[in-house]
Amino acid sequence: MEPMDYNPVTVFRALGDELRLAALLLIRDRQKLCVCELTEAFRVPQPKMSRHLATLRTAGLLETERRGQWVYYSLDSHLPGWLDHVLDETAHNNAGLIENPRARLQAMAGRPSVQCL
Amino acid sequence: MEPMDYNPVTVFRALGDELRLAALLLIRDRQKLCVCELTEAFRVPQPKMSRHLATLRTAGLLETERRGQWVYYSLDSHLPGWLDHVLDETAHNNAGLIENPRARLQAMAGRPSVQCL
DNA sequence: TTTGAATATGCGTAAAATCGAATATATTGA
DNA sequence: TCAATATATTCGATTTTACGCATATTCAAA
Repeated sequence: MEPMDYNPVTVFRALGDELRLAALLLIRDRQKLCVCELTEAFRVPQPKMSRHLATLRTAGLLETERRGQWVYYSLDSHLPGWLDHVLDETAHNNAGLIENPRARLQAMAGRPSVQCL
Repeated sequence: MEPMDYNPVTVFRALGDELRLAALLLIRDRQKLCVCELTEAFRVPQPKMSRHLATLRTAGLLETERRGQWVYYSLDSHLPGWLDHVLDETAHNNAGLIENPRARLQAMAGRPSVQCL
């Protein structure tokens, strides 16, 4: 949307937090997730999740799409290639970060994604 | 030296600072640099440079080698492949970060590297 | 138009990172 | 052994981040 500069410092600072990094990787793995799914997957208070997602979005890593009452987060579609590669490498070599949250997501009942997408 | 875990969060947090990221990329570009060269290249107080280098070393990104009164910093020789790729991508797409420091380094008189290496 | 669910934000506080200045440590050479 | 240079560390103050909690906002369904 707005002109994004992908300042590497801003990007790395955004990745330098366990919840933010894991959330980003889980979203990358699942393509699209709404806040309530992430809140449950990571067992954190909703405001906390929202705030960290905002940080990732502001850094240019995530974009959002509103569907009814839900807001879906996905990887920004204009990510420069080098950042895409960085996330690839990071994801492939740190799969453990999202193992548990991923399992909780699978086990989650009444997921909006299942119905809407 | 010590068993290093290369926790991606620790690594990204270390990269999430302009001086640290630029210093790391300059060291990567020049192979080996001592603290006084970096201090001059970035025009920062020596204690500040030392502290930031310590952060990078603690994160497992840099290793040190003492030569006489100088301490040389270089990329850690045991960097896992994925991190190597991450630094590659970052370096190639953010060359601007080290342009000026690199020029100042070239212009620096009496560099210990020139004599010792 | 009221209710409830999903999401975002404001605010005060706590924790963490950073800094400058001073000082400690290590090494060299006189 | 003493002086000088290079590097690391301590300390207190300041700034930045992150948090919990309350609340605002948005949308859907009744």
